[in-house]
Amino acid sequence: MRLKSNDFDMNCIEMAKFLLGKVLVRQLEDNTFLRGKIVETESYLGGIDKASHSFNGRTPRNAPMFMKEGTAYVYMTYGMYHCFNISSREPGAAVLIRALEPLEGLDIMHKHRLNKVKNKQAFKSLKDIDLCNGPSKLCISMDIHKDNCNKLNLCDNDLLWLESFPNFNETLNIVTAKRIGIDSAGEEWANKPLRFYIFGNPHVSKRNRTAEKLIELPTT
DNA sequence: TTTTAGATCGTCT
DNA sequence: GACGATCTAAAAT
Repeated sequence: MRLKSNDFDMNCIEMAKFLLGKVLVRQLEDNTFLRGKIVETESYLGGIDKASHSFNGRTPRNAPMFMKEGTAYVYMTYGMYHCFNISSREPGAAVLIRALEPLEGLDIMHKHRLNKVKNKQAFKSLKDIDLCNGPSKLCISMDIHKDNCNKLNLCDNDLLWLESFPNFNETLNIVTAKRIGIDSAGEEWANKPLRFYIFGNPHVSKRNRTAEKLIELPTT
């Protein structure tokens, strides 16, 4: 069941947890579908969050973080990768999608990943588990690029949207942790518990078993 | 197994 | 001009 506009009307932290267990769907030009279940997210708050791209106000790049909730914010990082976020209700806030559990179109995902890499021999042995277990890996697998997905509203286009499982109440054990790769933002904001993932799910990008602690259960 | 180095360019100062 | 919300390949342990 495809998520609608008012399903996204919530704040950034609520949304980061809400998105866990939802299915990201990408329809390609040849009408094939790629699907993956969201298993890891991070909140980037508006206004006060030093680690957020919106911390210094609105710019051309971060504009989608200020657009209607449910808008895709896709940006390039390190000159060669992309990250995919979904804006939430508050201006300047968005949820980074960090990992997916691949569900459909795995062969196409493999192809996308293989195309991007130099040493194709080594990648012949790429495992399914490594297709989408990172924010830029999932963008490569799903063909999410600044040029084709940035600023899309996930409720009114046929390239990228979200679905929930109908008649399926999965009990999710959610873990919180500090966000990844933002230490330069300073201790205070680098250490906030704004990363969320499904406890025990093997597709989470990077685990920290010793620090894993359940914070909420259950959720639908 | 863990650590380090390098790739590469749009964005903002 | 400096720097990444990262990933891979190579090197070190």
